[in-house]
Amino acid sequence: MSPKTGVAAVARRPRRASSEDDKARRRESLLAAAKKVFAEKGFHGTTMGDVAKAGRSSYGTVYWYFPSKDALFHELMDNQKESLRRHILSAVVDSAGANPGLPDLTATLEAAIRATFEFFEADKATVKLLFRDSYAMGNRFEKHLFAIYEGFISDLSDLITEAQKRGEIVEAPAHVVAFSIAALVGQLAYRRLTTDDGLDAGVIAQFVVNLLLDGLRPR
Amino acid sequence: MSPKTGVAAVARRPRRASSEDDKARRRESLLAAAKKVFAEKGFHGTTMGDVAKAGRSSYGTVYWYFPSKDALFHELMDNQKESLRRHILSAVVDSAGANPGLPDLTATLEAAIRATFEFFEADKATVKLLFRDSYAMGNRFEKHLFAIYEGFISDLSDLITEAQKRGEIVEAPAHVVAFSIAALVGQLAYRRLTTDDGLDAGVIAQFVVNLLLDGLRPR
Amino acid sequence: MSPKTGVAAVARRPRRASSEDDKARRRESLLAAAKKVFAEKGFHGTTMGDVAKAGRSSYGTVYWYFPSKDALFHELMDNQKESLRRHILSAVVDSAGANPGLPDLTATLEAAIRATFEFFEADKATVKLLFRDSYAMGNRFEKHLFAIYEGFISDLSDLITEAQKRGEIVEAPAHVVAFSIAALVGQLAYRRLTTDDGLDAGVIAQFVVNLLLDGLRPR
Amino acid sequence: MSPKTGVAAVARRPRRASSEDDKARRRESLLAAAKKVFAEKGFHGTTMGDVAKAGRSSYGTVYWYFPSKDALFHELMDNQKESLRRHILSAVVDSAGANPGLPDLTATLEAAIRATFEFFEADKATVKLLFRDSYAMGNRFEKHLFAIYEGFISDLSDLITEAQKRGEIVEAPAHVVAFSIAALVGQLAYRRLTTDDGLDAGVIAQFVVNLLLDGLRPR
DNA sequence: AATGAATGAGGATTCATTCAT
DNA sequence: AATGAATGAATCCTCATTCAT
Repeated sequence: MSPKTGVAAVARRPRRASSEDDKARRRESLLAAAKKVFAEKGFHGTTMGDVAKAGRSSYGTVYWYFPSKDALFHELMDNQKESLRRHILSAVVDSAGANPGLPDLTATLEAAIRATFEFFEADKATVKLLFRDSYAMGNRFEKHLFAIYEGFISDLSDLITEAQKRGEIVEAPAHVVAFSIAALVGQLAYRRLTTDDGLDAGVIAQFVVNLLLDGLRPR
Repeated sequence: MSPKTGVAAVARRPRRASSEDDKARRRESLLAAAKKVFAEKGFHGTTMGDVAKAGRSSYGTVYWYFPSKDALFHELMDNQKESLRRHILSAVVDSAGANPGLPDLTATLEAAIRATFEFFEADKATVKLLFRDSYAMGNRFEKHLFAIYEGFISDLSDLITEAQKRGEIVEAPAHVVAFSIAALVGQLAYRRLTTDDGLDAGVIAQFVVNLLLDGLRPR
Repeated sequence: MSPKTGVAAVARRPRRASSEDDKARRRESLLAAAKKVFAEKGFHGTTMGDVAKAGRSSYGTVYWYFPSKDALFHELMDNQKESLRRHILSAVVDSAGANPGLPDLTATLEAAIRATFEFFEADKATVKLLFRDSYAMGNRFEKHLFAIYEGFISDLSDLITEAQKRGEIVEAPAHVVAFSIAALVGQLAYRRLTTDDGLDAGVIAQFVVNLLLDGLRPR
Repeated sequence: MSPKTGVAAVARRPRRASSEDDKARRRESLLAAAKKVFAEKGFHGTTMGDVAKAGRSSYGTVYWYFPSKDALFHELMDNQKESLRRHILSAVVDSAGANPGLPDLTATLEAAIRATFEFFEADKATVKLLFRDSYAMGNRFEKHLFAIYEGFISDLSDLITEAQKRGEIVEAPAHVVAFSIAALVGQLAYRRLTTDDGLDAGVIAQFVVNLLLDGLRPR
């Protein structure tokens, strides 16, 4: 199947490039397949055979691209986290672009929350992976998982600190504030995947923003 | 089977009772052992052999008391949930007893949150089990897990509705409010188990209460 | 529970007798229970726990009366074989009594076959045990099973030899003839347990007698 | 997957074929090994480890080719039945070829019976499997076993009906006749495996034919 | 690069039997 | 006599991983 004879060899260089593309494509496709089956059946419920089949390849091929099941999962988690982060950041930037001048805390928060909801809604598989299976990994992943979360919290922490400097947010350890926000939004968004309470994402987002900014006490 | 009345019964009852006690004790001890190893190595990382060893029994004995690994875990989860629930309720009741008159929302919330933190702190194994391994169980447990959570939320929901009637809490779907509170507190408390940020539980509890009641915006 | 004190002891002797009856009764009841469950679920599909439960006793009690599962099954088989043998013999004797004078081969055969059918029909459990589970026992029972069968064949063989002396049956090794008859009748009767072909037992019995005596060729 | 035509195909076909042959060969060899150990120790007395060892493979490999112990046994049974059927059919056809003109009932029967005896003699393992272990499987296999038997009986039934039309066999429900023949021959042939009565297969076959055609009554 | 056959350690569960009470 | 808790060897099956082709 691979071209080896005669004339074809001459054309190899350009081919090479495309073959590397092929390789990358194959890798992506395996990754996507893995994401799908992991999300469906959970990490422990998924066999490498499932991954191979979903990726229309064979055992060996999966191992050609990924050294182990753990590593495959690792990479998947990293991807998903990065993806979510980018999605949120871009939403925040857009919101800032729409409102020139000083960044508006309310608007920023709302944009971020909305983006999170969107992301969860758009790719339930992703989210289940990130939220459910990360825990499912057992101690062996704890450190890695922790790092991922901290990355998120750290992003957010910086924003919080900024806002605190501008006096828009109460004084409190920034990372606790950050974690609180992330936890609240994350859990609410996750909940929406398993429970349909008939509420519009926008309404919930609004509620969260209000809760975070002004609390539950009526004014 | 029913102890005959009269003198003989006097001698027999304690015998029976102690033997049944023995059985119950053994069961408890296995349960405790299981909790320990599950918490240590996670559900999937634990073998029934581990459980047996930790409970100083043999394979077969574990199966004499519990029909399967799943069932054992199930029961553990239910126990832990009940335990936490009781702990929180009793704290809330105590707080109400200390402040006669109308129940004070702030005090109640703070008491509940503090109780949660305490409970988590006092029995880290419990919490890891409840928070980490429940997810780890895969789809097979989803329904059961969901029921447990809903039980909690439902408790809380009633309180919320009451408070809303008294005008102490903003109008919003009670179960969303309830879930938000539970999620926030739960995640914060869980985080304390893996991350030591050097903050006192009381300080955090205070922060959460403030956040929940008045939000993050300074006033 | 066992009488031990004072007056009761005096009355022991007579009690003993009835207690031995009790014992025998209990044994019988366990045997009957075992027969039932073995027949239902097969030897390998039945646990000693099943036997105990069916006999309304406990593990230990079954072992008090029978040394092992194998032994229990052994005894059951012997019983059933004896039972069938007696049933057939008595039917043959009855038939002979009804027709005084020389024993009539046709009548005898028909009586025996009819008796076999009856027996099978009346106690399907028995038969399944004898026919199905005997095989199921594996090599370990081969010798015993063989002995049981031979007992049967040997009975029949004697009859055959007699009949041959009287010139009522062709010359052929008596035990082959005997085995042929036993096999044919046994298989046909067994088949009736699993397949309802809507045929009356009498009709089949008649058919078998005809086949055995005059063959399938029309005359 | 389909081999391209042309020169390349010439080189490729054998490669493929031999690899597929290898696979088939391995499968066959495992099947043969399984047949051997099952026949030796019975279904329940055989572990998958035994099968693996006999097939010079490892646990896992057995499961690569067969999904379960049950399935393996199933297949074995089917094979053996097919094999016996073919053997008998070919014998019958040969016999018909040797005697041109109308098929002779006597000759056909004798050929079939002889073939059965031969087959049993030639592959005792096969037969033990088919006759002993089929029963040993318990209820779970009843339906399948029944189907196998019915297949046989049905074949035979057609022949019987034909013979009846030609007036060569008495009027009686064909499937009862068929079953009777099959049972008689089967049991006799099986008996020869466990009991050596010093009789020649030919003699027995002759006896059975006579019995079936003309009965036991001397003429 | 890709395939898929092979491996074998590991795991949950069962069950005949024993034994202290 | 009876109970039923305890034992642990045995068994089927799974699955991550390796490796010859």
